[in-house]
Amino acid sequence: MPGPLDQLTIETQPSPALSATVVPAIRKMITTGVLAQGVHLREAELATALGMSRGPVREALVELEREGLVVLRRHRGAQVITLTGADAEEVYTLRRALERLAVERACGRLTPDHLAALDVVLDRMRQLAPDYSPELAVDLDLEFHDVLVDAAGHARLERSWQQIRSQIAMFLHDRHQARRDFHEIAHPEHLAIRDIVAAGDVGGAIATIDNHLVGAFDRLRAARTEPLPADD
Amino acid sequence: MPGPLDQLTIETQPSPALSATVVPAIRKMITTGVLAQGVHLREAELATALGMSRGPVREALVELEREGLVVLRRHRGAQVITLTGADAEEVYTLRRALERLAVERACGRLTPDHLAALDVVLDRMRQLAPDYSPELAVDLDLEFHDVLVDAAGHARLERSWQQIRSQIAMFLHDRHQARRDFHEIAHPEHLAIRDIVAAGDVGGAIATIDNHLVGAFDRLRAARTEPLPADD
DNA sequence: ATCTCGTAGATTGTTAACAATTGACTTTCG
DNA sequence: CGAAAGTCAATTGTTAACAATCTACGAGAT
Repeated sequence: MPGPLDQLTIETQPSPALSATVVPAIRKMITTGVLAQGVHLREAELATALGMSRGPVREALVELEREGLVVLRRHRGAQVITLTGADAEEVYTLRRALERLAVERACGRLTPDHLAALDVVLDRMRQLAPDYSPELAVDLDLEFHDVLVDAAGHARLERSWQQIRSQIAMFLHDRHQARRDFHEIAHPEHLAIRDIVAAGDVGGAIATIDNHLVGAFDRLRAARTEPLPADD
Repeated sequence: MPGPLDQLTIETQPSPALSATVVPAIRKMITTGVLAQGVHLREAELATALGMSRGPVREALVELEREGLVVLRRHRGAQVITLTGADAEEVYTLRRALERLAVERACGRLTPDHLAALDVVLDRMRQLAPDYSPELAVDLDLEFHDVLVDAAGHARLERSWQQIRSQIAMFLHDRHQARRDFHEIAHPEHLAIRDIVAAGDVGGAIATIDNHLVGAFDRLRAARTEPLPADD
């Protein structure tokens, strides 16, 4: 039963997060381009910079490899991934397969909380200033799809989604830096997805998300400049 | 250019595999039931048993968690996963989404080598003795689908497949131990998949793999006995 | 001058010891 | 006798040193 001490999470941090605290930090640096593609990451260097030992850094790099942000080669260390057009094609075909499943399930399981979360994101999209930062646009875009995946109630789908999510962030970052047409395209399309999922129309929802993702990939390809092969 | 020394891989082992050599070992013990569901795995115990330190064992457990074979809880160590009917539903809905994409792409990319590999597996299925071991049946079944995934030429799809492959093995193990109807059902269905993929009929291939997986899930559910909650 | 081979430096893979946290047992009080 | 708090052993998280491996640079031969 609820008591007066329920809000005392100040002192007892739920779990003094293991050194996977560094994963979000490095991830952000990669997805926002602070760490350029192809850059070589040295364990010792990162460890001293983050004020910890090589052990946790090592585990963090394994996690980042799982997300496809770095490649690990034996005795050669970690390197920030260099994404090509072929990679974009892979990510978006897999993304289509996963999100089709997501909305299919979300149609029958969407709770009021999920719907409210979608509306909050949509509202923040609507209020976005014309000269929005790419980072914010990427965050909002992904947050919307996060809610859809969460609404599917499918732990393994969620994990597969996490596996390409960061790479999608990298592509979107490039795309929104090249063209600021979030209001004209992304917002109305996301709104349409919300409406048809909320209506529970499974077939329509799948078709809508499919169309959204195909279009997203096309715009991506149009905005994309192939990165030069990194020398380090 | 090709030379006479190309086959000298005897001495120069491509890469003295890191201690992820233990991952297959532990994986096999879990999928075949040697390590029962719910069993608690202690790092130090495994390390001494395998003749190495805790470091590599720790990394191996992270990898096994990625495959969904164990659950890792902070300060509580690793535990062999306990698969329920809900888990089977998750695995098979995700599997459908992934394999639909796999055959869709495989239809246009199937090389003679892939086709030959499929035929080898199918032939071994055909020659399977009536009292085959569940382990062998599971291996053949998965190997067939491995080829399909490989033929798709999609690295990220491959990774997502690896993520549920071992769990599928656990389900199949139970199923083939309960009923030995590989010849009546699995072999002809796999043969049908091979034929329609080889014919390049995308729509038909998707429908066939879909039907195969829905049926597989139904048979799984019929054969499955819910495991009792493990006390350790 | 170019190619090959050997050496050196740097970097990762592995090990073993130390610190922090958890869960269970014992003890104590109502 | 039951419940709550304190203590302790077991286990994981982290650190730092050691060993194995790879890349790069430079000397020597062709």
